Amino acid sequence: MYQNWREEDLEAAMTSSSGYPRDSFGTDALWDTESFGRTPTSSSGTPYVSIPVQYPNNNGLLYQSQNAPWSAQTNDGIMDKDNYFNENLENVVEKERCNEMENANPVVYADDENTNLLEEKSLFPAYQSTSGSDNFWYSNPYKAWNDNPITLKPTEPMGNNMHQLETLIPKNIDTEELCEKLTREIHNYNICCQNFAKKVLNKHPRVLRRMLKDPKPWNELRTGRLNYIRIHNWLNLPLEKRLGILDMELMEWKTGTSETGNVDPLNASLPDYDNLDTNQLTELVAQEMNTHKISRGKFAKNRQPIKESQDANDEYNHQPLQTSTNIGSSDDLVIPDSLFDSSYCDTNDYQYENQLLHSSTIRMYNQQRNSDTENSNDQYNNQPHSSNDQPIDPYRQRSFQNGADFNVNSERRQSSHSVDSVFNKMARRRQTPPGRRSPSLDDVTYLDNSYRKGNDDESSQSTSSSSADFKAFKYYKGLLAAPRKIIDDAYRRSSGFHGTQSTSSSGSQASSSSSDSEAFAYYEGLLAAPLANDTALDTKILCDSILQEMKTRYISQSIFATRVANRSQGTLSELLRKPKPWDSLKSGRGTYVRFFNWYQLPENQRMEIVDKKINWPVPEKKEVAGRRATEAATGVPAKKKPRTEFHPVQRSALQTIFEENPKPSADVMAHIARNLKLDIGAVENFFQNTRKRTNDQEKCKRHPPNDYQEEN
DNA sequence: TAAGAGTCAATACC
DNA sequence: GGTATTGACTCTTA
Repeated sequence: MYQNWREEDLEAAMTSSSGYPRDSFGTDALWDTESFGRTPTSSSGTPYVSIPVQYPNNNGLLYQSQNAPWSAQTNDGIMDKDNYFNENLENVVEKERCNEMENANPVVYADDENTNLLEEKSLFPAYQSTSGSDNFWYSNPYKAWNDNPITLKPTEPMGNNMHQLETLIPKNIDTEELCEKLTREIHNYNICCQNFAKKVLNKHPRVLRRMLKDPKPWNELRTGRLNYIRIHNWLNLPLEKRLGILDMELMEWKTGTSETGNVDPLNASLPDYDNLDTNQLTELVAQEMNTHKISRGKFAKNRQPIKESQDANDEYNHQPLQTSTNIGSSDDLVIPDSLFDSSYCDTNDYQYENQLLHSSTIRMYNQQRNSDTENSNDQYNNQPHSSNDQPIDPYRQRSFQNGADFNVNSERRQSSHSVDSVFNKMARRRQTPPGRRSPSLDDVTYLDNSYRKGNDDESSQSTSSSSADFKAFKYYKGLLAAPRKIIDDAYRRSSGFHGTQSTSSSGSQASSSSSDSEAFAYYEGLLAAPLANDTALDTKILCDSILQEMKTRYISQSIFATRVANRSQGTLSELLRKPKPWDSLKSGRGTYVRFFNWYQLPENQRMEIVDKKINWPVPEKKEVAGRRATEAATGVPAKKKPRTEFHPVQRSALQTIFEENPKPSADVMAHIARNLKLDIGAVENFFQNTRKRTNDQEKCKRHPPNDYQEEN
């Protein structure tokens, strides 16, 4: 519906007595450079300017477009000069005049570089005030665009794990404390320095050793902050993510045997499911395999159920923020393995590394964190930690594809006791009556807080990964090892959800149950959790990662918008594709925090939130106070104004005017509305929206570089 | 009070 | 059917 636009109006608007296509206000003046700077009351005799738009000066250099009438938008696009003259003028004199105009005014647009150039050449600023308060350039807020040249650095390729560690940008880091913390972590958990340097920093181990030995104060760092940021973010990630980045896994999950012999949850009895509906179960398993692209061969040949179960989900659980075609793999890292051959290190490096690492040793978990595993029978739980003991090692190098790393199997077997405790504990949890906390929202909240805020508690720092992390990780891994329906029911019972009806996968629920409501509240709590102070998100990387994840997992914008973002699909589209830098966001940060929180969740939770088959309760819409008030006052539902659809000519005219004056006065807008036969409100909206969107576009380009220059 | 920021939601587009 | 665009609207801020 074109508002008040008739064919005859269009015709009149497009034709003028002077031969130029008429501007959209029914005048010729817009095209007449000689009228620049004159007001409608000018008595100079030159063509009357019906729209009091003023121009900076007569050099016309900045805004070539208004000097070239053939550049006007037509229904078919932009008209070129020859066509213009052929179709409309056939006027040699005018053609000559226009050619002169063009030659005199080379195509130079108002970008930063060229503005400087222009200023030098013309000896006065292109947006210099001429005279009078009605010169909009005098107060043009958009001139700031020209005042602050923007140099955009090319974005770092995003195909590796590093970006997961660069999404959060802390304002300040105590580098000394950070390095101490990392040293403890490396030492206690026997992390391979080379591996860490490669996977977390993408650097030679020498760089890491230098940092750990002699950390530079944050404020003195100019080019090396990124390394500290990566370490900081890595330390604050949940254990699961840390493992994924290092391409390591909890040793317990790989162990095939144990002294107690009950480490296989797939073979463990499930008391609550003595009478399993095998048909339904088979259907569910098939569905799950299909959803997660688990091959039948892999599923059938599962001789190491836990390992396979985990592997099947590795692509989710260990995925980097930015994914390449090889999702979750670290093989796409920039530095080839050959560069990290130990022979590459000099002797001193090697010795120093040996002080930090005991790389060939797999140690047993006997630290205090195990005291909360509720297994008082675990003979290893409370053993003192001496240099000869083997502390628990949640970080164990995952087997490489080339088959290396298999010479430690015997040591793995020794380490299996904590596995027993894990599964014993889990088995007990499955039998825990509702209301028993295992693990509850508190656990996960604590987990969240733990990795968001960092752990200031010294005792916890010694191991970095909090007991909540560890428990949660074990729990989630346990969930991944069992069929979905069983998981869901067990999960809901154990975590305090009172409903008994599974909501997932069956797809048969037409309406949301009370357990859905509780689950929804649970997830809402996770998604809405605020970030710690002094942390910033790299919204660009985050959004790219989310988009990649959505594409990979076939998550539609609609479902993501409703479930995760709590926004409309259109808003989500714009937020993801045109993210504004963190610093320029105000109340809009919350939506990005939700993205981040979702991305940080374990895969099964992440996917459950966006599972179409689950009928989550629809979140309450934001109340529209104004309309509500109107409705209350009048008793009649307030009607939203029908959407105006501008005719191309109207839009073209509005855009042209906007380029000249993004912020016209109310009088000018009324004038424009009259001439374009538009509603004044529509014109106001146009300028408001266009200003905002132009501004947003500029902000979008100004993402601060997150790729601090590398040290080496 | 005007402008900015954030958003909804209709609709164009693919 | 999913995504992008954009006019209209509300709330916040200066």
